[in-house]
Amino acid sequence: METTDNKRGASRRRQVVEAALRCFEENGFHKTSMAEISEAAGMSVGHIYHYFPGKEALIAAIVELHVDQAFEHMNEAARQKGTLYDVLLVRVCEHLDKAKRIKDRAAYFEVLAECERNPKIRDIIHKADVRMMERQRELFRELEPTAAQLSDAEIDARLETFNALLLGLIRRDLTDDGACDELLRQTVERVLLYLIKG
Amino acid sequence: METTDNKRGASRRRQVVEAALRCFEENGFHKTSMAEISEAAGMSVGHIYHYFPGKEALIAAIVELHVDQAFEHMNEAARQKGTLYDVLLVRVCEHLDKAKRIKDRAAYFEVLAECERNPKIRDIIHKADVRMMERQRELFRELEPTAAQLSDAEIDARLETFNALLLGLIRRDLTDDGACDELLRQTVERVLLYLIKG
Amino acid sequence: METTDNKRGASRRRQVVEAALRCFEENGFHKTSMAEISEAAGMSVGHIYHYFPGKEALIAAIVELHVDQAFEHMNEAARQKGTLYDVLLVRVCEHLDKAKRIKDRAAYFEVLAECERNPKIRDIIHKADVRMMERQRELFRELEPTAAQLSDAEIDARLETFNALLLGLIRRDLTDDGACDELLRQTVERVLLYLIKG
Amino acid sequence: METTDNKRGASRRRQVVEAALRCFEENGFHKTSMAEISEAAGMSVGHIYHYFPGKEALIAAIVELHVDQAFEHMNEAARQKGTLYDVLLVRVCEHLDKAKRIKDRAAYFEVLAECERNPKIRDIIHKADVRMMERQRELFRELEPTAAQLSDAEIDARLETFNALLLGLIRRDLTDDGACDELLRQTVERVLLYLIKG
DNA sequence: TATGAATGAGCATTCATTCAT
DNA sequence: TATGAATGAATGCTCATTCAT
Repeated sequence: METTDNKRGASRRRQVVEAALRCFEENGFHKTSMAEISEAAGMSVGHIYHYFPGKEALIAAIVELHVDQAFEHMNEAARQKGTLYDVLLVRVCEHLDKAKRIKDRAAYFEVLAECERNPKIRDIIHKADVRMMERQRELFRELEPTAAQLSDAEIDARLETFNALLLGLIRRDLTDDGACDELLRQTVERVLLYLIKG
Repeated sequence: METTDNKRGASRRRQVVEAALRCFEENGFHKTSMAEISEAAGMSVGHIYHYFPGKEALIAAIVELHVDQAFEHMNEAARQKGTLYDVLLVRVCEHLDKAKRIKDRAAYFEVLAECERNPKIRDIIHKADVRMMERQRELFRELEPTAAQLSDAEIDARLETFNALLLGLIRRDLTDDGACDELLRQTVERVLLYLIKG
Repeated sequence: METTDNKRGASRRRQVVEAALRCFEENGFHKTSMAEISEAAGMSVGHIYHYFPGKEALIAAIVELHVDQAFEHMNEAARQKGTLYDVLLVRVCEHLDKAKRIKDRAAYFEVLAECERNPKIRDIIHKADVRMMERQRELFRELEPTAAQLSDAEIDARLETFNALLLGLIRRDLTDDGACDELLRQTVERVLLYLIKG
Repeated sequence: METTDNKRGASRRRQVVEAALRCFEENGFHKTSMAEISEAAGMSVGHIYHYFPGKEALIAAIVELHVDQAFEHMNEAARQKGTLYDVLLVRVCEHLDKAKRIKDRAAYFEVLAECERNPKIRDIIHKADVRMMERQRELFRELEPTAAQLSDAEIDARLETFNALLLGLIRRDLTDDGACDELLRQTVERVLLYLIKG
């Protein structure tokens, strides 16, 4: 009974989160009403409040979805057991791809904007940042032979620089020019190599 | 007298823009009402509409203020007639400073989020991007001796990488740890040098 | 229970329409605010929007109420199985009565004014006109023996003339003079007879 | 001096009234703002208030324009020294023409709607009605030989019927069908003759 | 668990009118 | 005579949230 209920509950929750995700991507947090989400989820407005205390909680759930995915993707890349460069390159590619989809860009910056105003979102993002940085540091030490000579602080500085670059790539002014794109990718890869090898 | 009137009008407009800026920084675009702006500007709600066709125009005015400032700051740095490194370093410092002020961070990402949903804002940002990139390319060729061997595309790729890094620095997870800050700054500076000199 | 809900919904809708009708009659479309209607309906402003997409829809609903009533009244008269003259005379009496009540006159002309500017209202009125004319033509052929010798176009011209006269009677300058009223009524009746019999 | 000023003033007043007329015809009373009128008149908003105490006064001025024109047109027709039928037929033609121009129809019904709510407008219309009826009665007695046997009340009843028919013709459902139009015109003319000759 | 009716504060915007110049 | 800056109440409409069923 309880198990069934929990399962059903979890599925219903997911249903709502996914509907919210779709709506938010389409129109942004602020222009999406609970009514729209309820329609997209095929669930009454009131019932959404059974699962989530409010709109903000929906935003939080989606932000967590995002950061969990990012973490998971990196871990997956790490599981392939390549070099550190290989692992981080996956993230570069992901970001360059995201930069091409307007919905992804919009969602990204909306989350960051929200994060600055909304303590709950900030908290989620902050924790995700810490977790991500720790995992990246681990990977640095595990996978990069030259890491032995580096302090944690030194590694962190390099990773922070890398992560900053990643984020910034999202908002690149998009050109359809493939050559230009390719050149940018090469430059970023060289910087990545430079950051890893010093 | 036309001059007087123009002056008065311009001053009133500035009054509104500045009030809006303060409100937006405090609470963000979406949570700032025209009533709040009118109060902050010491002007009736209706009269704001005498100078601006709507809230969106206020956002646009402020975004233009921001991008103009960024451009101007870079030009100022260029006027000091140092190396390209010196000029671009100024921007790094500015961004690392901005990263420390929550209002600046928030404003930054709110603008970027708005830019993805709102064509008018997108247009402003896009034009500013083009202008900025062109000026940076000029400076690269003017100030950097090694530029002679580089194609425009190559220079653009490096500058785009630099600009991406800059933007990403804004959202760095802030630590009060000065040492950490210093290390990051050094790392970024080394990347900057690497991007300039290849 | 669907039936219950539908009933409740329909009843709430009626409640709003009736409140709107009262307000509009009292002050006209343009000087009636949604807040007033909401108060008159004993329902929150927001909830009115649950049932009607906007103020215009309220106007439309009321216009439809009016035209349906007019059609129904004529049909009722027709059911009494008198002559065509009897049936149309009922409409004359109704209009002369309406002409005496300021609210009815005002509502009448407000609808017609709205109809010229507002395509949705125009559409309703136009459809009602067509329906009414067709029904009148039917009745003409059914009830009036001399109709056999007349073309549809001829009948339509007479009915249009009759309907124009009807409408015009609404705005007669009202005198309390019963004699005058009686004389007018007789004159109109003679014209009606002339229109029917040629 | 004074004459000049008066002339100038009258011309300015006319300028405003004409601008208002254009705006009202285009968008109706309620959707025309003083700002629009001021622009159309090439005069500042504030200055309009120098000549007219408010928007309502502009409406009144325009209503007076309309009723004066109608009266003048009828007098003009009377000056041609034809039969009563000829004189009144001119009005029929005018109304059938008006019925074809949406702006005229709209203006007509807007005035009538306003008339029911607004005592000042009502007063203007009422006085115009009285004046018109008296003039028509005069013409009836002057031009129609058979009038001698009729009481004033009888004549009034016929004229009122005629005027009602006229008004009603304005809102006829417009068809582009010329034949239909022609048939209607004939029917109305027959009714007119019937009303004159009894 | 599920519905959707109901609330009412909040919002951007409009506009007739006033008034200092 | 002429301007247009300035007001601020009013309007139609939205929406997160609650609650009776």
